[in-house]
Amino acid sequence: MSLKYAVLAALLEGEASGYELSKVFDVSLANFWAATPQQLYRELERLAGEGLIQARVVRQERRPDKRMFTLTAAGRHDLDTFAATPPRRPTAIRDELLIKIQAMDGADPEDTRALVEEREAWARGKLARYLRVRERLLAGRGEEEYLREADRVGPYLTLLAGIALEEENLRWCARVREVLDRRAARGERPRPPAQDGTR
Amino acid sequence: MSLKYAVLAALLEGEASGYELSKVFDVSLANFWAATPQQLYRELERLAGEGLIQARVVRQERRPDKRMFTLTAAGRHDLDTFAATPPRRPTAIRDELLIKIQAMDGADPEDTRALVEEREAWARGKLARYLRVRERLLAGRGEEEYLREADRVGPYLTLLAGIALEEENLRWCARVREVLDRRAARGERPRPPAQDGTR
DNA sequence: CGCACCTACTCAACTAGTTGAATAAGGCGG
DNA sequence: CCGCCTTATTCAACTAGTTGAGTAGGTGCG
Repeated sequence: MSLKYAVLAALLEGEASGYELSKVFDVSLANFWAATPQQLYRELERLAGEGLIQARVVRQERRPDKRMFTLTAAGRHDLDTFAATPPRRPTAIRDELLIKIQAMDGADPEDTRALVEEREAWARGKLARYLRVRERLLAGRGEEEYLREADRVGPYLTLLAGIALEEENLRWCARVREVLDRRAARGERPRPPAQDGTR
Repeated sequence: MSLKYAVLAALLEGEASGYELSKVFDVSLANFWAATPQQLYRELERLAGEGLIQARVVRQERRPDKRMFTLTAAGRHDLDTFAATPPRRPTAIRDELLIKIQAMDGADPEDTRALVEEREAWARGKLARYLRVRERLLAGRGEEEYLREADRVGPYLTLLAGIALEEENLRWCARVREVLDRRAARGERPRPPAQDGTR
């Protein structure tokens, strides 16, 4: 049900093809609503059927044809109504890593550490991408200036949420590594190392 | 697939009924893996079939009977293996509010503000619950002491992630309200208020 | 020159998640 | 004492999300 509005909201940025949307849902939108390409193509079909978006086929020379989609007035109106009403379901997070951390005390700490480092690298990458998107949005203006004057601030505010999330993620990963280190130091020498030269 | 391990991980805390798990999944686990009671009952059935958990019926006097579930050795082993292998799918977040914020520029700012305040109240409630759970876990010990000495630190680390998430959420909500205020102040007087006393 | 990757989709089959209601007994408030 | 809440679960029907393969031409790399 909400994928529908995620798609409509994505089309606020302008005309896009299914393929382009699948890229957008991979970078910025994935931040708060994940969707696979299949889901998007299906949803676009549905929305076009409902008259909330309009399709036009663009013939291309050395590429397959593509269908570009635009919001209709009906679609924009539906989206505006959606934007003004309270969410009917709470935020859902599905994070496998946290299940693994919850159960980590039965696993090899070295394995756990590797998982955390992987997540850390991933978060760093995402954060870097978000920061680049932000620079592009600001286009040299200061944040306060932008927030006062820009036509649309929604996308910037969701971007801030994404940035904060990934920064928090990195801090948390660092903390977990610290704990892992400290416990490794404790556990790896059941007897303290010899101080008297006998070995 | 991962609900399976979320359930097994929840059973690390000890024997529980489906009903009890549905409560747990509402408070702490919901933080990183949401599940409805229906999903849990179905999953418990499946896991019992696979021999990863064991059921025992507890007859009760003034309540319906319940089935209490415990991890089997096979279940614990399966979970340990899971905990040591990298996640196969990335974290997915589904947050309707962020779609609404993304599209907020077409809606009444007063409506948007109400949504943000609702989220803020919810985050405050969740944070308070997390902090109480944390006090119970620490049981008077300091954090460092706990992290060095406790048998299991996984649940504490996921709790920290939840706490950080909700704190971040609150900061973000405050920021959004600020922006809303500033733009309302700008937009609500297309002409500046009279300074000359004529009114 | 062959292989992998990119654009741009579609189809089919499957698995996971959601919703609503039903059952059944006791407790609690007005 | 009526109706709603809580405990504790099951059933059935539905919607949403995932996976894998297929099509088809083009680009880039060694």
